[in-house]
Amino acid sequence: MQKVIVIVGPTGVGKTKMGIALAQRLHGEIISGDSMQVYQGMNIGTAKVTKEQMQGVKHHLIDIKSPQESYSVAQFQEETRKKIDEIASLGHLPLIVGGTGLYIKAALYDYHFEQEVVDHTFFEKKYALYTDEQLHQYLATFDLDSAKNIHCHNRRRVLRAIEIYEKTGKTKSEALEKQKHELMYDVAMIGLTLPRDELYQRINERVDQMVDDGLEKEVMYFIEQGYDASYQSMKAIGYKEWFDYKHQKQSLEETIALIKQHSRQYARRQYTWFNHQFDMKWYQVSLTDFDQTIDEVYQDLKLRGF
RNA sequence: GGAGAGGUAGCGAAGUGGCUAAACGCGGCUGACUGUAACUCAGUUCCUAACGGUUCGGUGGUUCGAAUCCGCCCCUCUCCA
Repeated sequence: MQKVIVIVGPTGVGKTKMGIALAQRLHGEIISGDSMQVYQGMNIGTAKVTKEQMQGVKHHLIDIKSPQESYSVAQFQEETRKKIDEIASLGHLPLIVGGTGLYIKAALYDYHFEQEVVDHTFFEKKYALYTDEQLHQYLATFDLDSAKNIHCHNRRRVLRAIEIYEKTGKTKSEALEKQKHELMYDVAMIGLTLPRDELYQRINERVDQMVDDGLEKEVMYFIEQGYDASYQSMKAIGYKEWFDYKHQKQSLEETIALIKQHSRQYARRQYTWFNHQFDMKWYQVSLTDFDQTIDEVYQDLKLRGF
């Protein structure tokens, strides 16, 4: 099986830095496992790697989409697998680095997505008059398992399950049953972590840094171009918070505080996902001596034959 | 100095005699997650493992019973001087 290194962790732990350091030592190339860094022009707010930071290490799946476009797990899965093959065929080692758990899991495991055009808005409109409970009951009539697994208030997921059935004729739970939940690669799953309070402090500082670096200007460009909060890209933390500021519903301080808060909450959710969805090894990051953390991870990888 | 308004859980805010350990929102914590995932959703949140204990600015009353009624005191805000 193809070897793949995967580096995950909450925002702000140092995944990017670790990825580059490992890629340099292992002759690797990096595939970004991030749902927002795919968007062109969204640089500061997504903490996208800069050319200088890359230090010559090749990066993939960054800046591949216009912020007008949508993006999905299925696309990520397809592109990532293709990239893994490409990188491997060059004799290089693929490293997936990012924080979007679902995307990374879908690429690594035997998830299967049908060739279909998804249109969420169509189904939202079609069932707009249904209450959450009615929708959920409707789902239960043909896919009881999914109905049991999805909370009735989680309208988005309920609608998607209905969409799957109405488009493919098969239920969501049937599709899931076909999978074996097996890894498709020889994966080294590396998790970077920090004590909660230290991580939160880093996140807060990083947001301040983003603002100093011109985050407001970056976002205002999009808003002035006519982007509104409904774009998938504009739902990113660090972007969505500026719409209320622009419309004078909140102050600059409030806006910045919100970005910090949302980032912290996101980090929390990331932990939940990684802890429960992946079988991974966590590495405590040393803030004073990151090189030591790099060495620790590197040595482990060596022992595992990477 | 005078006239009002108000002080409720981490914060905001309902409640105006028993059904109230106190609605709701936010935040915090925990969790779910297979085509929007930086999304969406759930649980929990005075102390206690529990029995139970202690709360609604403070204090003293009224009452079988008070966050809710009365007296005094402290503090905050608005207006007038």
